[in-house]
Amino acid sequence: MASAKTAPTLPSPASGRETKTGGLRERKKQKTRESIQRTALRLFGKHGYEATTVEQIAAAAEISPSTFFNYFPTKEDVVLYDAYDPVAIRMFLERPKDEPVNAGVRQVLEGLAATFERDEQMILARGRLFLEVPELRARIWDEVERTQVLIAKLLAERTGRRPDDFELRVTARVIIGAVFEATLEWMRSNGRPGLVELTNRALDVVESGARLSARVRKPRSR
Amino acid sequence: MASAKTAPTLPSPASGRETKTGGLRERKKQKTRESIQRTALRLFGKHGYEATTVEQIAAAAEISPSTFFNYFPTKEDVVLYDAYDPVAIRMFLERPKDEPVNAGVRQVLEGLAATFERDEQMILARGRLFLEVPELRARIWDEVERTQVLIAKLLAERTGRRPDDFELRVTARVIIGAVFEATLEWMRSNGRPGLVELTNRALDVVESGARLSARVRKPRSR
DNA sequence: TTGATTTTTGGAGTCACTCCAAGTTTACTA
DNA sequence: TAGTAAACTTGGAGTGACTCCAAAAATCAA
Repeated sequence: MASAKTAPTLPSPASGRETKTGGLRERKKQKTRESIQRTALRLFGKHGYEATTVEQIAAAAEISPSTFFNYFPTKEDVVLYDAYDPVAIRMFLERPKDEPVNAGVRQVLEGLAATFERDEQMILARGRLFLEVPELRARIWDEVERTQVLIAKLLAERTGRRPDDFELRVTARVIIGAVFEATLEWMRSNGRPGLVELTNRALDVVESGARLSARVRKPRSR
Repeated sequence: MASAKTAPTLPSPASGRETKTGGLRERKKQKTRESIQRTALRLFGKHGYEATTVEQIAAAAEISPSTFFNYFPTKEDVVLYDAYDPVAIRMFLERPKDEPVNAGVRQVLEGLAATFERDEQMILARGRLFLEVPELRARIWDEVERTQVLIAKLLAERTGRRPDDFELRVTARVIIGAVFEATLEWMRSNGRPGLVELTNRALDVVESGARLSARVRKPRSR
């Protein structure tokens, strides 16, 4: 997940001088950004999100408050910023054109989970922050919305419908809904049933027309 | 839709003296609240949400800024507050226990649309505000979440599963997803295809397992 | 009327965030 | 290698939402 108003966040190739991806400036900025985020997350973990002021973060990261806002448009964005975001998007767009979208989603999640692994704990911790802090929770909306647009685009490609077709949008919404609920469950249960398994189960529900059968004792632990 | 932290918003029967629903005090409070909301919405419509300060609203409503915050915990809540909310919830909970949840949703929406009618324009206007102002859009999340819990409760009753059953929650999420997308479309297209029709079409998609068929020319206008 | 209970209000303060001008650093060019 | 333009950092002076609190005003019950 990344910010909504990311204007100053990403390298802007539209500037005067050509912005080299590997340029000293860019690398330094990236390092600064990550340093700020690390510092902030550390403080949030220690004192709580609300209790930590931007001023404190800036001080701990050894920059001025002004600079903080140069890197992140809002305090929320420090948490929102996610390096995995572009990775997931790329994976998703690169799926074979003749593969059903649902299947694609399953594959991407699988690939993503593998990539995660190392950072799993950090990701779960961040996730918990999201669920706990109302201010952050609110931001999820726009994130989900963005993912829906992505899925809608793929669906449009594969069905030949227009991306703003109502039935298509509903389909996209239903799919992210399922994926999202899986992610939620994953975070709530602290990563115990793997993200891949949960996503697959969620998509199974969708594909069965959300016709929930009665009286199935919940498999308590496995 | 109503506020998340509605503490001071609803009559609190847990107070010292018994809170009579028809008491002068209560009626007066209700009137004040509605007056504030009307004033605020008028100003938002005229000058925009961001450009309107709480101070201005208070002045126009002839109360002090302090009092504003007595009635609405945040500026956002003035928009969020919705008198129809409890109505919809009651309708939903009073559906026959042997009716499938999806069918119930269709019925409720039908009933609700009839109730709306008179205020349709006002509701659409408020809806547009929601879609336009990021701050408000963010709040939708918690609203949807609440509705999901409601649906999950009904599903649990009807299937005998536990309300925190994963498959059940996914089902609930998928259903509100569809309903929500219908509402969205309704607002975007300014109420033209009726809310009932859109909801029905959305639920059809869900029940068909979100298996979108290819190449259907979108019925442009009808 | 009196006393208890609410409600309203003003004031002082915190914090996120904006705007801007001045100073500093970096990267390219001559 | 010096010079310069662009990019970056910083401080300062706001603005506006929101909190806390104590005093004043309105309401109600007896």
